Amino acid sequence: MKSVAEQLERIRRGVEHLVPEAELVKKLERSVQTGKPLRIKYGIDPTGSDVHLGHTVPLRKMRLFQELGHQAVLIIGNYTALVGDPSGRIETRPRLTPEQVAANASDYLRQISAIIDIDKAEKHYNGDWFSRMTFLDVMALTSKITVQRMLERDDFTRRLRAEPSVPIYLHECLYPLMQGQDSVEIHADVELGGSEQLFNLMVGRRLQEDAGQEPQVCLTLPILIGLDGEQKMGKSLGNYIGVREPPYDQFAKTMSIPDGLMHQWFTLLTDRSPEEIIRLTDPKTTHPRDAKLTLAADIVRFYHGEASAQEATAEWIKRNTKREDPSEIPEVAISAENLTDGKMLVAKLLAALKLASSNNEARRLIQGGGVTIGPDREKVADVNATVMVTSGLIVRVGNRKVVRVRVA
RNA sequence: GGGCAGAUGGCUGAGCGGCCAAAAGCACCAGACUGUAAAUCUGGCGGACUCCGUCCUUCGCAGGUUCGAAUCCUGCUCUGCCCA
Repeated sequence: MKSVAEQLERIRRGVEHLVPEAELVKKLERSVQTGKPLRIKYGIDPTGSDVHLGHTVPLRKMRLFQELGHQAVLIIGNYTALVGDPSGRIETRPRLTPEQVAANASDYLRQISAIIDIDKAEKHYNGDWFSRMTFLDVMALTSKITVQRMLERDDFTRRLRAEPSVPIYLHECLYPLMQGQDSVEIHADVELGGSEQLFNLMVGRRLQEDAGQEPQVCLTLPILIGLDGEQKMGKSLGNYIGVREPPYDQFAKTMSIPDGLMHQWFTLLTDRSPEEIIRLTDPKTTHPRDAKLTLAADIVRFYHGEASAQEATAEWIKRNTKREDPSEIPEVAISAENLTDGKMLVAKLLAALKLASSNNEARRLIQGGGVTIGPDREKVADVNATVMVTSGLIVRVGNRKVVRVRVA
């Protein structure tokens, strides 16, 4: 096991809050002395979504702890999922059946196995203990925290102050307690989470102390900003990169992030040293495009390997710098019934190829000058233009969407 | 339990009973520029068609009043605020 100082340095990298750091030092010292690994807790939510890079930030920290010889403990929040969390509230989340939760959880674990060593991690379903609690137990739990403290939370305060205020459901106040109870149940030494989790993590400390345990250290990581460069990466915002996405998609999406975001992404998503990151993100020493190529390749390499990273880089340069068509153009079938004398209205062709969502949309794209056809990229200028449609015809909308027609 | 206010297109948010497919901003799409970054500028942004026009479906849900309703009335659902 590595020295305390060395561990601490690596643990600190990129973290937002580490409270209290002194306690972590103490725990690490004891761990080094006794050879007993620390128990590192991380909670996951089996609602069944794609794992994206935002999720990987705390997971990468977990990976580090594993490398340092500590014990990963994953809490699968199946009980929460069964109850159904309305916090999004726009669409009432469907209640999940136990089977769905189990399926989601295993799917989730499969996805994050790209980041941490799943086999060496302990896995616990929090329904194991919550399903056994009586109402009296719940009362006892809720009596450990005051309404005032609960309302201290940023997001609750914001929801109260908003005009008109956004509802806060009572059971939402229970989640921090549930999460805290998880820490008690598994005797966590450290809990990881995004920075918005700090409050919940702190509740865990309180409950552990109350249960006579040594309280956990709370370690939060910054929220990863999404592709738009402004909001947190999230599925609902559509500004994310999924860990299961194909190499080229991951690559191209990374290339589209604002320059200013590179520093954060390098720090939170790669293992590059702080010095190197400074060099890469300083336009005086590195062309921003080259830095971004490096970043994109780093990300693809992590999930798909070196060969894929190189291929994706080459493909991206081919398509964007050289502005050539992709190496592999998706083929879409068109029924011959759509043709009259082998011809078809370009606008209808676009809609049929799903390059436009409707005929009107297709007409607009043509009017906007975004449609080109054939190897010479001939621009379609007339909204009512027709083309001879034969298999192999190439149709483009903008520079990104390219399709090869197959007449069937 | 009582009183008041509100529910509009992906989001925010305007909408005198007719001129509203519904202002504006954001987001998004296409074009110019470029490093397919950002910023900026231009056009677009419910659907269909014989597409500078015609028709169809939209403003929480269900009815109603009107020649005519997103705009008025009734009931319902949901939410906020205040009082208890």
